[in-house]
Amino acid sequence: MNSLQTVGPAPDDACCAPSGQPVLSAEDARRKALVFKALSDPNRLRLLSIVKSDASGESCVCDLTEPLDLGQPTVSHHLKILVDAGLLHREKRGTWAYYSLVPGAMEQTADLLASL
Amino acid sequence: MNSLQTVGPAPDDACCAPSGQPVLSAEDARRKALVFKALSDPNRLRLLSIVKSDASGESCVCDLTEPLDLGQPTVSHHLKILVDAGLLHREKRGTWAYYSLVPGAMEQTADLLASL
DNA sequence: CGACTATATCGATGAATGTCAATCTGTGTG
DNA sequence: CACACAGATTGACATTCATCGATATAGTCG
Repeated sequence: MNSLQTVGPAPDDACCAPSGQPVLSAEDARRKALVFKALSDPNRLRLLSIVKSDASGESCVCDLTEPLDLGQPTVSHHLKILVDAGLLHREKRGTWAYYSLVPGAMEQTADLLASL
Repeated sequence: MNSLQTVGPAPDDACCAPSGQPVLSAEDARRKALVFKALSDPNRLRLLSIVKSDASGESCVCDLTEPLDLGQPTVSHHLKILVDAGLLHREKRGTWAYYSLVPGAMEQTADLLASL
């Protein structure tokens, strides 16, 4: 049920200990690194860019496979990583799966840098 | 002499083509991914955190090895990656090497997300 | 000058990752 | 119901990466 959602909810301690700790704890570091790891692949950055720039705000896998010149399973794999990182939202309608940016996810990720 | 500086200068085309392209070009994606790749390791995030939180604004390798529980060569390796990404500045004084945050690098990295 | 210290570099190794081909699942259509 | 199609999953493979031990380099002190 619950995905990892490393960007979104931030279970219990992320809202109250932004700069109190002398340094980033190993646990916080591990969690934040997961988000940046999702962003550390050129093709995943391009996927986000395509989804973001789409007029309708969402894209199906078939629209994403061609411009990246990657196989369908590879694109599906990258999309899963972005969804698990809390950056993309997946909605299946009929035969197609539509992906859209999670509102605020980019801003929250940017805030991660400031709260190091 | 010239390091990669993926965050800082942005050679020639990064200042003029932020959102003109329909999607992120493969070259831009590759360059931006390098910065996020530098941030995708928990230990490197902790290194940045320690350097940032230090009162003097800079830390030597000997101060960074202990809290991370990593070997000295490993810490040196991570620091090199952060320097190459344009996030840290290295200054050698005597026997010691002092690392400090590159001013504005974090903000510029955060802007990378907005300009996807 | 020789010993010591701090840091960087090199080589090796095990783990993680990106990619693809093949297959499976579910949805619509004849 | 059989077929076609979109997308996800699996397994394999090559590459990259994080880590360590050993070594090299360079600055300091006796």
